[in-house]
Amino acid sequence: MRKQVTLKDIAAAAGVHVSTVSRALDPVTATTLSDEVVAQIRSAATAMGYRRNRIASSLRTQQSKTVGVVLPDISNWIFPPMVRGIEKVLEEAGYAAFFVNTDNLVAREERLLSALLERGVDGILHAAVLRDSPALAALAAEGLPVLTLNRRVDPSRIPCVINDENAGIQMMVTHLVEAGHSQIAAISGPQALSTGMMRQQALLTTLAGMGLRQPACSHVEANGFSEEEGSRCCAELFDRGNHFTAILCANDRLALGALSELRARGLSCPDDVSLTGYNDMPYLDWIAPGLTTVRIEQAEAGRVAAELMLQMLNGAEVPQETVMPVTMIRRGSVTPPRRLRELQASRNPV
Amino acid sequence: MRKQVTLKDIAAAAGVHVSTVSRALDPVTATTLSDEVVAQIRSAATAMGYRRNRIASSLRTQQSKTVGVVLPDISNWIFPPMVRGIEKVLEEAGYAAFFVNTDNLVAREERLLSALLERGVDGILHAAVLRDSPALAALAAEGLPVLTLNRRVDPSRIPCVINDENAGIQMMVTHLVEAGHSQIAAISGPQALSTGMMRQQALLTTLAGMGLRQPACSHVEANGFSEEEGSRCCAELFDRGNHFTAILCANDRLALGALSELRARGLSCPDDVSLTGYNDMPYLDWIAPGLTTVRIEQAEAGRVAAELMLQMLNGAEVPQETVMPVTMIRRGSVTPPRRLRELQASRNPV
DNA sequence: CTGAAAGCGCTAACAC
DNA sequence: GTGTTAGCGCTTTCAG
Repeated sequence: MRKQVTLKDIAAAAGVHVSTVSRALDPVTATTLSDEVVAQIRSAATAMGYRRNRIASSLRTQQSKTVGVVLPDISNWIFPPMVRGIEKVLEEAGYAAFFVNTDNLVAREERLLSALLERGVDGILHAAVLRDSPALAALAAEGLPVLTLNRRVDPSRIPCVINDENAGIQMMVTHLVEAGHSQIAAISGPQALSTGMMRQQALLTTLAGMGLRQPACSHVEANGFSEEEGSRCCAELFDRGNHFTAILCANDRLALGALSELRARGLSCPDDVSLTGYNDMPYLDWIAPGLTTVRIEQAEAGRVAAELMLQMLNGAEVPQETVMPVTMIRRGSVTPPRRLRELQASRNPV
Repeated sequence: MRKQVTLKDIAAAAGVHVSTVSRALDPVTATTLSDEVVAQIRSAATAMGYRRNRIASSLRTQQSKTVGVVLPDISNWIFPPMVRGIEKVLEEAGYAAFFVNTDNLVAREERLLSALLERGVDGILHAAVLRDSPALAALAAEGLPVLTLNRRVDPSRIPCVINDENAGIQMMVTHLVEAGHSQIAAISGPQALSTGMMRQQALLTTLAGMGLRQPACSHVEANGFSEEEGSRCCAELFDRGNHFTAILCANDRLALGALSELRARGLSCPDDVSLTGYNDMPYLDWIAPGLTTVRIEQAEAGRVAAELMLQMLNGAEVPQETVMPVTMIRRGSVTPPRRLRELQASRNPV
């Protein structure tokens, strides 16, 4: 910070009291002043290059017009569009945002939350929350506006904006089953995250509803939503020696990891194994064979979450849970299983 | 903000004066106090759940321990790793960062800069700067620590961390020429950005140095670094009817756009046209045929820039220009031109 | 070694 | 309609 023009300077220049200047500069209190004075003060202010000191005003009003946005990792591609959605809405409402990345590390998250609170954020938009987050729940209970995005604290009364995990998984499973797969392996996400948990539950429910069941040995739980974990889990599925014709992956990055493991084993997707993802990261359509996946509305979810946050900041009640719709994106990574294709081919010779 | 424990509360509890508490909580001033008092105050503070109010301290000390980071668009993939690099370094030094996206819009940038300054940022790390940025130059001249990243203001005395554009382009051109290309078209970036400008100049210099020259009609300037512009420019190159066997693109997104235009025209990369990119966005190796490109050290550049910013915040001088090294990434998008391949094939029949 | 007092720039009761 | 006054929570001189 450098020396700035203050209200006092303007007051001196305009020959009025600081409080008058303060009033003149705020559109709502300006109405109580005479129009000439307001006009004169405002022109003096712009002429002198006045810039309001929000730190001082924050101290006085006890609100910073700032929100903290907590992410797991901005370099994970579903977040940049979400961040843009959030930023756009907040900025238009006069709020600025601190963005921090937790890397899903509890200790790091605590430090970052603390840094945000010291800086007096008016609310926290949390997209990196673990299902079990007592610290965040405590803040919310104290009355700080808190809203989770993409994930949720479970159970709690913290409002959340999440995606329709049930519908998404159901689409993928149905698509696989309709293609003729009955032996479907799964790489599920970390169960400490609501997304990992909900998708896994949705898988079991959907399979059961279709009269299928997934043998325990055809299911591996990843320790994180990364390509490396996708590869590792895929390898483990093979090493267990169980037979399957498709792998349902809890997100796109796990699917990409699985894809590279398939290649490493000289297998082809979709010829040997079909694969599905989740999230529809950008550029996925460029990758051969094109990953069949579930599209979530990242930017829109960000906008909705930010709007709900604004309502909370204005003291309004917001719905406990907002579920964003998802859509299915069919690409090349799912075909009928090999035996079925051979059967079809023998019936309809080219 | 909600009611918080203040220094006054701790002072009352510990039976000392607020100023003593303030001193006890700051590691450096604590040395002037007796050890017992410090210990007692500190334990009282943690017991009461004290959290320092940085807004109040900012007002008093005139520094917010906050920096503003200005990006063109976080959803452009070279930025997330850079942001992580920046955040990591700043956070370790006790700084928090406001991140904003300008979309390369001057009006938007002005609003955002203003929002940052009102919030009393101690410095600005700018990765979205136009070559001509008088407003930013003015801030720097006033003494605000300003540093540009990836791009630079031209000419100015604002320190910058940029990539070695000359070396990068030279690598790409040399690679194409060595593969046998002599008719090289180019899609250059916006000349209002230092990256666009420097890469274009490097192209001309390199070609001239190799005794080649680029006909004016084989060069199209994109209005932005996007896939759409890449497609449009590629189409324009064809529509002009000039012959070429390779296109050098000023960044990866332009190259991807060109690639899809090639496909739309029933042409193949690299069989019909070789393509090069710049930046090495993540996941580029997943895309067939694999884009040959220049890797820039995104995260490292972010770290370096943040460290320089910290030095500036401490009042130290920093180098006017820091150039990060680049490396060449060879993938499948460059092969010898068709005629040369056919010639080679006829000499060495399989 | 610790206390007293002033003030960062702003806003909001309360006067007149 | 406008001025007066107090104070947000903290740091930092200056006393003692």
